[in-house]
This record gives sequence, C-alpha cells and structure tokens, in this order.
Amino acid sequence: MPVAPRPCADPDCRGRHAPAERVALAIALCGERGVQLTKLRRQILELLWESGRPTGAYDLIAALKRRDARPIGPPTVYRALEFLIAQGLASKIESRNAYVACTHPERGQESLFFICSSCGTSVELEDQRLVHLISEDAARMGFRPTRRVVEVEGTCARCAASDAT
Amino acid sequence: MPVAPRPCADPDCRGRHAPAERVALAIALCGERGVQLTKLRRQILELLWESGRPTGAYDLIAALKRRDARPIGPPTVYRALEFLIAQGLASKIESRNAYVACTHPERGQESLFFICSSCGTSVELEDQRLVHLISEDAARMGFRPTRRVVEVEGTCARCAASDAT
DNA sequence: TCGCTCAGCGTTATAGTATAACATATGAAA
DNA sequence: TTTCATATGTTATACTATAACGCTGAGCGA
Repeated sequence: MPVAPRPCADPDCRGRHAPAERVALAIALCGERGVQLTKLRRQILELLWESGRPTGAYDLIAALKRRDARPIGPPTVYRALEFLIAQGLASKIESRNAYVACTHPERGQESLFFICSSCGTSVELEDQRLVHLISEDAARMGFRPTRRVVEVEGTCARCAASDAT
Repeated sequence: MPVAPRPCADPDCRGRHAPAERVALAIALCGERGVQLTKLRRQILELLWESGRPTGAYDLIAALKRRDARPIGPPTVYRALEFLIAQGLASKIESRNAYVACTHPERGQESLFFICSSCGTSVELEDQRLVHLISEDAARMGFRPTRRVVEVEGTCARCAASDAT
C-alpha cells in the first residue's frame, strides 16, 4: 500500500514528517495544481527530504550521480529547484546558498528557519506573529513586502546537549 | 571643522544619517575599541554609506579602482568586509550576496532590512519585539541563536508611488 | 499520419561570489 | 635593530549560478 498524504494542522510540527509521506503530498498537490512533478523534480525533492538539512545544488548533483549514475548539469538542477520553490515544496536558505524541503507547501511560505551551525540540520517553523510584525513594520514605512527571509543560525538542542557532555 | 559623531537614540531613524557623520562615528568607535579602521577599511565603509544600497564585493573593487586607480584583489576586500562586519559597521545581505553599512554599530546587530526590488535601496530597522519573538521560538525548542538574518524584499514607498503614476 | 507546439531536459560555456595559501609591508614593542 | 603582530598584496582556484542554444517527447489539431 502506497504512502498516503496526510494533512498537518500543527504549526509547530517542526517539519517532523516522514519524507515519503511529504513526497506523496507533493505528488498529490502537483496533480491538483496541474503542474508536473517529473521524475527529476521528485528525486531532488526526495533528496532534500532525506538530507533534512540545507543542501547545496552541487551536492544534489553529486547525490543524483551516486544514486542514478546520472550526470546532471547545474542548469538542470537549478531549474528543478526553481520549480520546487515556486510550488512551495522547497526553499532556499540564503545564508548558506543551500536548499531545503518545505513542510507545508499547501500553506503559504511564511516560515522561518533555525539552522544548527554544528550539525547543519534545519528546522522550519511558522509563526504568524512574526509575519504580522514584519508586515506592520513594513506598512509603517509604506513598504510592500514580496518575500521574507528569516534565518536563525545557532546551536540546536541536541548539539548543545552533546557539547555539554 | 570636522564632522562630529552624534549619538542616535531613535530606533526608527531608518538609517537616515549623513554618511560622513556615521563614518566619523566609526572612527571614534574603533579608537575606543582599540581596533584599526585603516584607510582601506574606511574607504570601503564610505563607499557603502554613499551607495545606500546593498553593494557586491566586486562592485566595491570596481569603485575603489575608479576612485583611487587602486587595483584591489578580492581577498583584500573580503577581509575588510569581515572586519567591518565584526565591528558592527556593516552587514551582509544574504539574499543579495551584497553588503551594507550599518547604522548603529554602537548597539548590537539586531536589525532587519527592507530591500527594494526596484531601486535596490535598503532600509535598516531595529525591532526588539522581533528579536524577542525569535528568541522565544528558539527557546521553546532549546535552540541557542547566534545570528539572525531577517531580510524583507519588496517595493519601497517611493517606487510604489512612481509605479502608480 | 503528419506536422505543430510547448514544456522539460541536456550541453557548453561563462558569469559571479568567495577563499586558500603564501608573500610582502608596516609599525609598535623589546 | 630585531622581533612580532597585524594588515595588505598576489596568485590561483573553489564554489555558486545562469545564459544560450539544441534535443526530445507528449499532446493536439489538420
């Protein structure tokens, strides 16, 4: 029995979903939207989910080559990433020039990311209060936001614990 | 009479200070801190202040060459930028791979940036509520932040007005 | 069936951003 | 003067991203 996509209403799930389940959601969602989640695009989304951390485009190229013996050029990967981002399935982590799978493509891309300097994992969070604050600040100066980049670098709980050992 | 640095207590000044005055402040501050704001570093800071928008490292190299007929290599510029950032005098805009002068080096680097897609100018804002929110979210999951990147891309009031014409 | 179109992908070359590694200079302290 | 630390210069190269053009295959109407 194939994995079924499951709606998630928890804004604090912190991205904790089974990769296969989220990929199934992506497939369903792209079907609804009438856009093509091709094999390449799906593979890249899977790689992002499996890695669980911001992954560089060239790392993806290397991973595809390992997995498939398929040599993919940079433009091909960048185009796939562009698609995934446009569909809300992935996001670029600007402070790392790297890409992560997004947890809730069915909702807007209004999340912030916490990235651990030590282990490299990232956690996605949605916080409407933050979005509102930014909108408020923007409105005060007549600025119309089109994109928010909120990335917090630091040490995750797990790494902090193992450092303290 | 030389320009004197003037303290600024307005968290909403939006970076509206005379470049020369802010550079004077930087000189004073580096003196107090016992670090060297060398000619090169000062020149780069001036260029950032004069530009008023996120400026790429290679643009700075070109500008220095125009101004001084001085050919500077990338490592030299990147090292100067590293210094300015460490001193809170400048900040990297991650979403643009570019650098801006910072308004309040005497305070922490807890600001967010609004960058206009149309004219390229950026406005720096301090919002403690935002910092608190992020800290709160981080604390809930045991994450210890070391750096916050908050960049908002959009259209500034001026460009919105001229578009509407 | 044929040929058209269009989206997606492949390929080559190159642009743009950043750093490693090592050499030189400069100035203050011993 | 020697020594040391800090800053800058130089060369080469790594890493990130895109332009430009060509190929292919699926869908569609003539």
